[in-house]
Order: sequence, then structure tokens, then C-alpha cells
Amino acid sequence: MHVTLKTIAEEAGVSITTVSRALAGYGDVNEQTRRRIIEIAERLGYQPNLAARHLRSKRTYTIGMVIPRTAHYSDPFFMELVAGVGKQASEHGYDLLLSAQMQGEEELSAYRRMVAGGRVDGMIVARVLWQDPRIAYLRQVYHPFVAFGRTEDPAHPYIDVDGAEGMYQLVAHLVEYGHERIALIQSPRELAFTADRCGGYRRGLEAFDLPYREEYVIQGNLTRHSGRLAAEKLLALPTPPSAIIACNDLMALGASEAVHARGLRVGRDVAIAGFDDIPEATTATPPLTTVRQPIYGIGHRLVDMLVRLMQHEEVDNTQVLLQPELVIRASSGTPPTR
Amino acid sequence: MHVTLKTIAEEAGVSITTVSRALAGYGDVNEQTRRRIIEIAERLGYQPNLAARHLRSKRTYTIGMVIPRTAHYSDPFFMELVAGVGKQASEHGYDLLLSAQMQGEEELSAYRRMVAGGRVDGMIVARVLWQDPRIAYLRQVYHPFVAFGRTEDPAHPYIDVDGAEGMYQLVAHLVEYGHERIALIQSPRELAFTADRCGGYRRGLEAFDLPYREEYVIQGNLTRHSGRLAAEKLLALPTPPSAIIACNDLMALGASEAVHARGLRVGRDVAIAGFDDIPEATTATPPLTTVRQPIYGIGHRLVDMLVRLMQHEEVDNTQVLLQPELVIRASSGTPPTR
DNA sequence: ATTGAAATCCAAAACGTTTTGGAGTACCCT
DNA sequence: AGGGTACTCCAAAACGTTTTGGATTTCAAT
Repeated sequence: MHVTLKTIAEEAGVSITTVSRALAGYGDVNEQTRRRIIEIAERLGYQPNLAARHLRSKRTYTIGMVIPRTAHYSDPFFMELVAGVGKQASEHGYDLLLSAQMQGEEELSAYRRMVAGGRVDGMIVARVLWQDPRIAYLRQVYHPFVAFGRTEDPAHPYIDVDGAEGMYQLVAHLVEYGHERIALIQSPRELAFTADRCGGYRRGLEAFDLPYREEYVIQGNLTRHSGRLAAEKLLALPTPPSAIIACNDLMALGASEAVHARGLRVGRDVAIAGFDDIPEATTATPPLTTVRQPIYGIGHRLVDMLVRLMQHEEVDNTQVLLQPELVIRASSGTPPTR
Repeated sequence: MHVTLKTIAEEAGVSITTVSRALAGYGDVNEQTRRRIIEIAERLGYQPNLAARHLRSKRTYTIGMVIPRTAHYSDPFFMELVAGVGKQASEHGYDLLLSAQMQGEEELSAYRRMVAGGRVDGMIVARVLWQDPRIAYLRQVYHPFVAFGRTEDPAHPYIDVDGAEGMYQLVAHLVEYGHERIALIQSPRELAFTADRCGGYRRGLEAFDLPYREEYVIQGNLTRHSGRLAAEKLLALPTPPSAIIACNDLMALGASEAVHARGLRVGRDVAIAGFDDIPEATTATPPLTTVRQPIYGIGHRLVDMLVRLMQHEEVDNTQVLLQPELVIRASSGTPPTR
């Protein structure tokens, strides 16, 4: 039989109220009674029914997060983020409710289920879109959330990495290494960080008096495969670029494959750079030059901020822009010898 | 204001019961009434309160999983598993409740919170221990679960990979490549798969008339760092081994570092092999010879089996032993030339 | 006209908790 | 004796849903 407050109350000869208040640590129950109740609760292995508690108190101590349901394998960016968020959530006494959904309508209905269904106290939103319906929804219902990524349009709590600055540094780095034909494999336009990063790329070119060439900018969709396809197109141009920057590491790794497949060597014949610094960037051959986003640590900070928002504490700064860190590895070649 | 069944009932001029039954699709409500109710529900954006539903119906459509709360970074094995489980859970209409906990008492109390607290319909247990208190608990309360890993002691539903066979194949492979001094970096004894894998190692040695040498077996704790330490000890022996097998990939990668640090080359001077085939195994330098556990796919199958158990369907086989697949890469060297 | 069955609806209970608004006692101070 | 305070305790309501066990109406068949 399942043991409830009622079981304990009968065993102890007190009311349900008293048991509840004894276990919750209220001051209005005799110390001796409390000890007896606690002893009985432990002996019977009492576990509060959380559904009942949530129903009554409206607090779930759960954080929600929806991740993309990809066809076959796992996205290292999201897995790293889940790890960071899950760890820090536990640290604060929260569990993490995960739902993997196809992007679009299905995803939004998962948000509604979690939020309006009262299953979570707050949400983490990752990979923000340009006009993000998820953020619009959360704002509309005044539900606590923090996003990894920013949009200017409606201001909201976020943590983000300065992608423009990161891209600028990449361009500067490649120019220093002697490159003048620098291509870009772009992320989908609807992603909020795309404009940011592409802006940094353009600003970099301008700063070093390099022309912006239409044919050097190709659209990818963040997957390794799309990076490979894009790089193949670039390398087949009459005047192929000597360096390729991808908007994320996965596409950069795909581009490396394309370079290999052409019989060229990454870092010597073609320089490659990515963005994110996923674990694989370190161990790839050659290791990938990239811009570091401390994803795991950002997961921590997202939760820290969200926990304070959920508890309606004063948060000094709900819009955090982190400075990126250029990580130079072998894929961008060797410094020019002078 | 929050919209509940009551709101809709008032708007439609019917009872709460009727609204509930209309939305649930019961046959005892007039088709016209049903349509009106559904129209109102959609117009008001009704979302059922899941806590209330769970409290009453005892079904949560949630699967629980506890992962280790490691100090700093994410364990690729668990992240891969979470990805597979999360994806397939969504496919079945389930969400995934994750809790990151330190192993031991804290972990067990997370199990109790989820199970006895009525938050989940079933659990996935990963990295099974020799006499696993989590499994003992789940069996005691008759709660549905499936484990990744097996213990003989109490029989339970599981999916596992035949570690003994995998290890045997690794040894055979290394012997074929000319090795006679094959060391083992062992996983912690309390893990269920340790006995399995070590047994395969011994059986392999015996089959090829190689001696089992105490000093060639060193204890690790599954982390990269422990693999490195173990390999350093092995390489410092008077007669160091020519090949090292680690019980998981992470330790094998650590061992590679130790080999590098000694100025030796992995694959030429010392052969290294691991177990798991995590994503990094492919991209490491040199790529790691290992035994493949299709972790993502196992996540799928765990959920498939669990869903059937939770719905009390007949399950033909609740104990699945998968045959492993030897994946030969450069870290074990080149075939002998004859 | 009566009966029976089918179709449609609903009041009330139940799930297990927290919270509200006191009630009862004991004791001390005037 | 009366009034105040501190300390313990509790009945009942509330959270929003599902389910139980009818009640009512309609209509066709006798």
C-alpha cells in the first residue's frame, strides 16, 4: 500500500495538517510530536506525492527544455548544453524535463504543454530564432525563462556570446596568416545569431580592405553534411577561396571532409575555421581553429539566472553578453614566415 | 486568468464532466456538443493541468533517468544515451525527466523521489552495479524499468552488449597483429560489466596461450585522467606491455595521451584499444580501435521495451544481449606483413 | 399505454497535498 | 477573576482532473 500523509496521521494519532506542518518544519508543532512524526515517516518510507503537491502549491522544482529531434544522431551543441543545464539544475535542487521535438508547431505545443500544463517553473530556450514564436509565447504568458541567444526585437533575459566580435577575430586571424580570399558557410537566416556572425564577417573584410564576394557566401543548415556540400561548391569555383569560415564547428568539420576528398590538405592548402568549440574540435584531424563558446558553463549560468528569476529575486543583469575567445589550432595553417 | 475545465463548462453551458469526456473522446457525448466544446477549448487555448491529471489518473507519460553529476564536463556515454532515449521517448509521446546526482545515497533518493513521488511511469537505469541498490529498489516496489546492463543475481529486464565476446575479439585482434604482452585498464569492480569484460580478456589470453600477468591489470575509474595514470604505470614497468586495452574509450584516450607524453607513437610503438565507440573515437589521433556499442540505438530500444512494460503489454523478450562489433582503426597499428 | 433500450448528460467522490482561520489549553500578569 | 499571550493542534477548503453510478429524455417496439 502506498503511504500518504493520512497513513502517518493515523499511525501517530494526529491530524493530516499536523503531519504536513511537522514535516515542512513549521514552528507551530510540538518538538516531541514532530520527532515522533518524522520517525514514523522514515520508518514507513514516506515519499510525498509530487503531483498533489504541485497541484496545490503551483511549484514544481522543475526546469523545462526542448531540444530538436534530429533524425539520426545527437547534436554535440545541445548535448553539451543539456549536460551543463542538468548539472546546475540539480545543484539548485531542480530536475530537468526534456522533450525532443521537431521544430515548428510540434515544438511550440511542447512548450504549451510544459508551461500552461504547469509542469515546469521555468524554461531554457536555446538556439533563438529571429522572431522567435517560443519567446513570444513565454512573454505573453509571463512565464520565467532565459534564452541562450538574443533578439533585439522584444528584449528578454538572455546569455549570449558576441558572435560579431568572434567572427571579426577569425577574419583578422586569417588575414594575418596571409589569406585574402575568405569564404563563409552561413547558418540559416532565421537563426538570430546568423545576422550577428555574418555582420562580424563583413566588418572584418571591410577592416582589411577585402571585397565582399557574393559567390563566397554559401548557405548551410548547421549539419556536417551541409558544410561538406557548401565547401565542395566553394572549391569548385574558378577562383576558389583559400580560407573557409563556417558559422559552426559541425559545418567546418564537414568542410574539412570536402577538402580531404579533393586531395587537398586542411591547414596547408585550405584554411578552415569554425565556431562553438565543441569537444570534437580538439580531437579532429587537424584540430579545428574556432571561436570558443563555453557551452557547458553557459548552461550553468542560464540556470543560475533562471533560478533567481523563478524565485522573483532581484537580478542585477538579465542580459549578459560574453566576449568570445579565439582558439587557434592547426586547421588554419601555420603563421607566415617573414 | 488560467483556463480550466470549469471555464469551458461555464462557457458551453454544460457540466465539467461533459467537457472532460468530450475532450477525452468518450462516446457518450453528443457530436454537436463535442464540437462546440472543442471549439471553445481551442479558442480559449485550454491546456489540461498535468499535475491534476496525474494525481487523479496515476499516469504521467514521463520516463525518468538519473545520470551521474560529474565535476566538470559531460560524459559522452551518457549524453549519447540521453539523446537516444529522449528522441525515442518523444516518438512514443513521453517526456524525459532527468536528474543529475552524485552516485550513492543522493542518487537513490532521486529514484525514490521520481518513483514513489509518482513523477514517472518508468525508469531507465544505466551503468548497472554488481548488486545494484537502484534495481533492488525498483524491483521491491514493482515499478517498471529497463536497465542498460545486466546482473545475474536478480533477473530483470535489460539490454546489454556481450562484453566478454567484445574483449575476446579485441585480444584476438591484437594477437593477430603480433602482440604478446597485452595489458588491461580495468573499470571499477562494482560495475556489472567489469566482470564480464575482464572475463573476456582472460579467456582471450588463455585461448592464445598467453600468461595472465597481475602487473598488467590496472584499476581505473572510467575517466580519461585515470586512463592516463594507469598507462603511465604500465609503461614504466621493467617489461612494459606492447598493447593496452581499456575497458572504455575515455580511458583508452587517456592512455593515448600517456603514450604521447612518453614520446612514443600510438599504433606503432604501443597499440591501444577501447570499448564503447563514442563519437570521439572516430576523430581522435590516431582513431581508436574499439568495440562498438550502438549507444544511441540502445537508447531507442530501451525506451521501446520500457513503453511496452509500462502499458503491461506482452513483451516477448525482456533480456536482450547484443553482439558487439569490433571496429579496427589506426590505434592498434598495422597488420603484420608476412 | 407501457416497457426497454439507447443516447446524453451530470453530481459527487476521489486523488494527496498545502493553507486558512480558527479552537483549545496552559500560563502569567494585573 | 479577567484578560492577554504563547503554544499546539485541527477541520475544511482548495488545487483541476477523471471516474463512478446513476438520472433524464427520447423513441421504437410491444
